[in-house]
Amino acid sequence: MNPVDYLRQRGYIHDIVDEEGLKAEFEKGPLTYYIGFDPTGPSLHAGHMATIMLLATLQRFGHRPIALAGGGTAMVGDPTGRTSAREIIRIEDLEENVAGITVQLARYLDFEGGRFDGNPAALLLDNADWLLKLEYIPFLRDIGRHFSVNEMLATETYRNRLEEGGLNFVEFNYRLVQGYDYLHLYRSENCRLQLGGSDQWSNILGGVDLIRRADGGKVYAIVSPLITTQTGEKMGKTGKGLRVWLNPQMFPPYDYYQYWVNTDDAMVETYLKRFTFIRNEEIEELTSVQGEALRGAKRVLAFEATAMAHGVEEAEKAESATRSLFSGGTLPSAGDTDLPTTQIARTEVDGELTLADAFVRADLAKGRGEARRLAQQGGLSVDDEKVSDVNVLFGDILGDRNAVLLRAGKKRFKRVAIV
RNA sequence: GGGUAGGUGCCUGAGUGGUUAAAAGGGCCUGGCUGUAAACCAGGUGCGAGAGCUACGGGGGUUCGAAUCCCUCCCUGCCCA
Repeated sequence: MNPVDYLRQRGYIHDIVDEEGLKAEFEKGPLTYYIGFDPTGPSLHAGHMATIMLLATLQRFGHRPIALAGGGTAMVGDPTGRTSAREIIRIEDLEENVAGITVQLARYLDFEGGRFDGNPAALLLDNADWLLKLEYIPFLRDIGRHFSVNEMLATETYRNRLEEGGLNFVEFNYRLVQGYDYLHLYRSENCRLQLGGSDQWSNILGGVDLIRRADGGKVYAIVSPLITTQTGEKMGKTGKGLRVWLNPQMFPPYDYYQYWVNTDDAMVETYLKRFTFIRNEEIEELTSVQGEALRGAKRVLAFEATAMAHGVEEAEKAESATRSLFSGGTLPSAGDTDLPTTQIARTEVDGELTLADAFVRADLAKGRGEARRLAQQGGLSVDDEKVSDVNVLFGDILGDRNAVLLRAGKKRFKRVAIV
């Protein structure tokens, strides 16, 4: 199957430059393609999964991915979809971020080569390596002259920024710099395809045009539909606005599983297609049901997504913890060590530690005030027993137990173990 | 460089000397209904057990009392150059 057809079936294609031409290129043999990553965070997050899947998918078809960390472009700042300028990020932070992201990408991409039947090895590059060396006047002369200010001002991104807010010159240059990346990769790696989210369409076309104008080269581009939640948010954040990080230290695998299992009904099929490698027929079968039965499909989605990000073992743990916590019948057991756990020292329990403190320590309340409020609203329980007063000593509640299950609201749990 | 309008809580945005921990909406949280979904309904939403403390760009001042008045610095939009 031609990769383009597969991507279409899976709903990855929103816009494409010369579909037939690209199909023909894929037939000829390994094609080098790239996607840029914005390394402004310390870890990749669920919002990045869309692009990661694109990279991973095409590599499984035997093509050669370049994951491009935007260490240089991050210093310029992409104005796309923003109404105000980005904060300037420190160079040291950027370097650290790039290093962390590299490790994560290795889970999805094969940097050695050959894992999928003779595929080429993936490449990770950082555009800071060439962008920082650019000289201003030669850049203006060789690259700048290919960009029309009129055209740029007409694009949605810049128009928006001109209308509401402001645009400084650094950001105005973002398109040139990103276009230059593509040109650089075209020249140095014979990279012929760039992918990204649909919000990047005009930026990516800037690169395609630049390559044609500067070198007379013919290159391609695909952007995939931006996935937004039911409420119009971009993916990759929890309701609270917390990032769904891929780093297990920053966002536990159990919570990662929960993030996916809580997918909106309407999005389950889209997610299965875009975020797993499950076969089409199987997806069809999973999503052919209505109502509550759809939860089965969500569990598959959550399992696959978690297994990909954190390994099968972690996915299994998350799944079994979920089962014991949500599947009514059996009472979740505080003895189940697979549950996310907070440890509290015996000596503290013997001291003045209150129940409110325990909830705070377990990260289930921001402060004692919040714990009290939650209790008043009937949202707190200890081993499935509602608590109304949190100003009592934790030790008294505990009795002779050395582990309890604290619960805040219906969905948030923490096992607390006394050590 | 000149002129002008601004900078308020997670966000939008009221408020121009005390009754303002700061209207309203959104978001978020809890409860209800459910299917750990969506929609809907109710309550909550700075910290603190409390006295109280901290908050309206930064700093300084006037006043019994300031987000509100004055000075100064920083930042942003718009117009002119």
